[in-house]
Amino acid sequence: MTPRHIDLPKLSESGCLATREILERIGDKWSLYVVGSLHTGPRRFNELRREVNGVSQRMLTLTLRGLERDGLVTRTVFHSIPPRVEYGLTELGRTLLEPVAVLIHWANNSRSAIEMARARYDTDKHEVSCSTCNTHRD
Amino acid sequence: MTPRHIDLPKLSESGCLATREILERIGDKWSLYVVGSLHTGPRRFNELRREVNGVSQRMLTLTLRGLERDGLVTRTVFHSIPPRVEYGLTELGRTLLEPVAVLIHWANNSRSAIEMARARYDTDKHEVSCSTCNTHRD
DNA sequence: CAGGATCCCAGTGGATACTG
DNA sequence: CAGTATCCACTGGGATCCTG
Repeated sequence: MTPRHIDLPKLSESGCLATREILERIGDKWSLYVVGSLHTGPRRFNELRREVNGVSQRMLTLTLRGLERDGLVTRTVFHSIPPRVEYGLTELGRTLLEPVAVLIHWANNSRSAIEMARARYDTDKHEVSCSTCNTHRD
Repeated sequence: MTPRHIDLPKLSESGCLATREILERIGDKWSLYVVGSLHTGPRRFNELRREVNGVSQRMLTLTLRGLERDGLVTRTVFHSIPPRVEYGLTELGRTLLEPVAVLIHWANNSRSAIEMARARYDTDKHEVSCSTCNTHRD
């Protein structure tokens, strides 16, 4: 487990910028929930609003617009009365599910470790540093 | 390519919450750059500051503290004069590189598609909707 | 039903100045 | 060198009200 050198293509240059754009796309407060909901099929606006617990109408709209603009989500309008709008994942949007799934696995596997680390950090005043100085602790 | 059903463990429940926490961890403005820099080995504070282009001292500090608190980064203090502090990835931090790498690949592969989608969205007033109404366009 | 328009607040992050 | 402290601007996001 944990090979020493992962293939990180140019994380420190342009690739990183691209990645941060992605993270800002799916890293905002709601995109992931929306994509998660859409994963199992298209939804109407208020369906999403109910499924994505806690989202405001404003943020749902903004989130969907953003995802639509980036070609991850389709928006289909039916000019019926009452109006009906359906949102669904595009091909591109579906490909996003793969990296997200990997991330979710990592999150689930690491959650306890992270929580423990946090607890330790908050308890131990992490003021230890090296005892003899000039020597690595570890 | 693009299998229809990805393994998305409970994206809509707790797994999603955990994932959002992760996204907030690495999805902030600098964490990914820092982890990316640290990927090739430990760094001193000002080394990081130089490598992570554009980061302010304040944000670098906050980012490193956060990563340290979550057990992703180690901080080793040498009480020499001048003071010397080295940051490096922990085991846990290294495991994060895997999902991040997947995400970076997706980002790089999808970037042009996303940019095209954006351009189209901004040009076409995306005011098309269905032409005959009540029928899916697709 | 689907959302646009407003108002407002809290948190994020930048700039600058100071310290051990 | 490696920070801490302060002040401030910007924006993400919630609440509320209004419209086609």
